[in-house]
Amino acid sequence: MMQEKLRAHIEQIVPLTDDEFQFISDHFTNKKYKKHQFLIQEGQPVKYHYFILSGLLKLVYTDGTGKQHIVSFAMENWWESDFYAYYTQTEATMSLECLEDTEVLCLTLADYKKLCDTLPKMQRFFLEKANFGFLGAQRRIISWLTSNAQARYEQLLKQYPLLIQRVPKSQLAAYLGVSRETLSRFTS
Amino acid sequence: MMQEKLRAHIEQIVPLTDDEFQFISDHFTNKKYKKHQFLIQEGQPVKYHYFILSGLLKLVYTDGTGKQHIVSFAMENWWESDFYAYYTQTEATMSLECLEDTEVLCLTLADYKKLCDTLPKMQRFFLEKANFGFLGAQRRIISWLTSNAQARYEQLLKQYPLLIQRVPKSQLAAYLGVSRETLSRFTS
DNA sequence: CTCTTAGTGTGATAAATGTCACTCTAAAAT
DNA sequence: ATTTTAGAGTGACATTTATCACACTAAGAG
Repeated sequence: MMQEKLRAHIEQIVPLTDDEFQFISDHFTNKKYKKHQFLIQEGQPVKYHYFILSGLLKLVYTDGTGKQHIVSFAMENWWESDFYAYYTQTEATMSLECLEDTEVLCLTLADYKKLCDTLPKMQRFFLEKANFGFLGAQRRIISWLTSNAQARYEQLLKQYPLLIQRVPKSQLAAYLGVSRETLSRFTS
Repeated sequence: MMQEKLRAHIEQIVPLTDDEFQFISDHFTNKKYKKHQFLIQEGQPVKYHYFILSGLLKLVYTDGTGKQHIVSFAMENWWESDFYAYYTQTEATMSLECLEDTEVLCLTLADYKKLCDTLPKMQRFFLEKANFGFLGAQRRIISWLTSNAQARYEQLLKQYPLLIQRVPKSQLAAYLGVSRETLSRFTS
């Protein structure tokens, strides 16, 4: 059963009884997408926070000149969304697109709140996720403050060696904030 | 009473009874620091998460060459710490230093956990803080991906006009990841 | 098989930013 | 009153990175 992946994921942080997990999993819906499909499109409402069962996504911000910047990648056992638009129920400013065929579990904001209010364990789980999400973002900011493009690339290779093999270098460049030509000239 | 500032801050997110607030405030201790003093020093354990009653702090990461990078500023009604070191009870990799005389309320990790476990309202409060903390960091990443140094400076001026007046430009440069000379040449 | 497309590499040049050296001003210290 | 120090501005030059143009390869579509 696909939902077991979610259970194992949550139980890395808080233990659950069978009843509790049944209650939790009743709030998720399952969806499948093909490579190049969009889960979220800029300008549209953001219905779900996504837990990724398999596959690979990119969260993209498109600037005024049409250039695409990758805010984050997301793969198995990661959560992803345009979280600001989701949390405030406003229109998406980013898009979420498949780099591979992807299967997800979907959670609406109403159900997110319901889970938090009903099960303190789930609120604890989401607090832990939010704290580590913040720390990951802070780590990326520090990488930017302290390192040039090549060093940031090397740090990325070291931190996510598996991810790198699944993502075209041009996309890594859009994540690192460097042109694909410059990235291509790094010997590493 | 100084603690009233904390109460008003928490009640922006969750309402509290007098008893609840009394219980909460019993877990904080009050401290005062002078300009140039350190609340956290690199290599030392991180005892507290700080709620700032008044004053101004900078969170600084010092790289291998001794160059100082400002990870964040923090002023009244903000929370600050070397959160990774605090949360994992490891040694600080950053330092937290006063840019002005500063008064804070201090919360140990044990008490943070106790508050979360005892009062779901407080867990809810910290979840909200963590989510918005993450979104703030993500916003800064997007600013970096999409904008050059001058545009990032202008965005900072627009987003935190009050902060800018209290911080020397050389420190803003260290926050923006640009040399003070380059920042000085921007006409804005 | 041929054609198209995505991904990549690379040279030439332009633009942005860093570094070093020096100056100036105003506030703080003595 | 003077000396010191922090903060800021600027010129000259070096370095990093972006941009544009083009070539090459491999995988997928017809």
